[in-house]
Amino acid sequence: MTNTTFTIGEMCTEFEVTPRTLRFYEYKELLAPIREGQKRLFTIKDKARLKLILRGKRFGFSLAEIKDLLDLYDIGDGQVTQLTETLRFADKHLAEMVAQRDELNEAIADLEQQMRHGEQLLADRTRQAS
Amino acid sequence: MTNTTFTIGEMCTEFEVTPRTLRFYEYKELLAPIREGQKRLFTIKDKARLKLILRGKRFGFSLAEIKDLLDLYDIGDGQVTQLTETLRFADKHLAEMVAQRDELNEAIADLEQQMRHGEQLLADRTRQAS
DNA sequence: AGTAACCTTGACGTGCGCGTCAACTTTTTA
DNA sequence: TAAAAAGTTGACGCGCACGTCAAGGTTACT
Repeated sequence: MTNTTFTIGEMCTEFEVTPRTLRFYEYKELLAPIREGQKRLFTIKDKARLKLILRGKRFGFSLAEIKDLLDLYDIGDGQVTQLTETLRFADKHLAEMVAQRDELNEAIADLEQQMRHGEQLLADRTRQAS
Repeated sequence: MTNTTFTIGEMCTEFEVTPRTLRFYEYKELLAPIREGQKRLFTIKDKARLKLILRGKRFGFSLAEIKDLLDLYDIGDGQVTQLTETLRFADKHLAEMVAQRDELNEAIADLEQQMRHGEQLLADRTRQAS
């Protein structure tokens, strides 16, 4: 039978985080692993959530923001009103991400241009030094 | 004659930061405003640098990383070896930014899909409630 | 000349995101 | 069965990026 739960150590090696980090995320209510006695058992859902957490971090979001966002991927059991509210929030967040991507594209273009300028300078100097 | 230098207050209102922040950036050597007696005078170059700093922050870079990056936009006075090294660093950083953009695009696609799912659920429930 | 507005340098405080012990229980391996 | 490995809960520590006073100096009006 295929492994359906994972220990904290397995999670740590897979995602390259420390146990402290996972316990901290649980304390902050971003993760909620099952308890078997004292031990934490992480499911495939926890993996998905952790993946989203780490991704959010790379984008510069705070854990508090990420906590809110995680609900967006857990739709299905709320009331209609709740669901509508969630979708509204998701849409707002989506707009932010699109804006960030656009700004990132600008930054990339800027840096590329700057590099072309640098390369030109380098070419000039190399020619002059010959 | 058009204003060529700016006070700390002018900078703060324009970029929506506090004086403390600007002094902190100077202490960390990300900015280097001119001194007229005790007072700081910021030039148009400082504005450009600050713009880059704030942009870097939005992308989740640390001030230390940003400090290194700022040099990329100040090319022109180094040795050939220095310039080559700078370009190498710029290229590495450019790759990171491209990677981040690609991942951001993935995240956007994921969230959009999730939202479509949510909207489908909402439609079903609304239909059922009628 | 007075007083408000704006500037300065310390220096301590704060929230976030964990790191790093200590002390202990449980599980696995030799 | 003894020892090593892996897990647990505190609790204090730390680096980052500033916030927030305090105490005082300059400049700008009135």
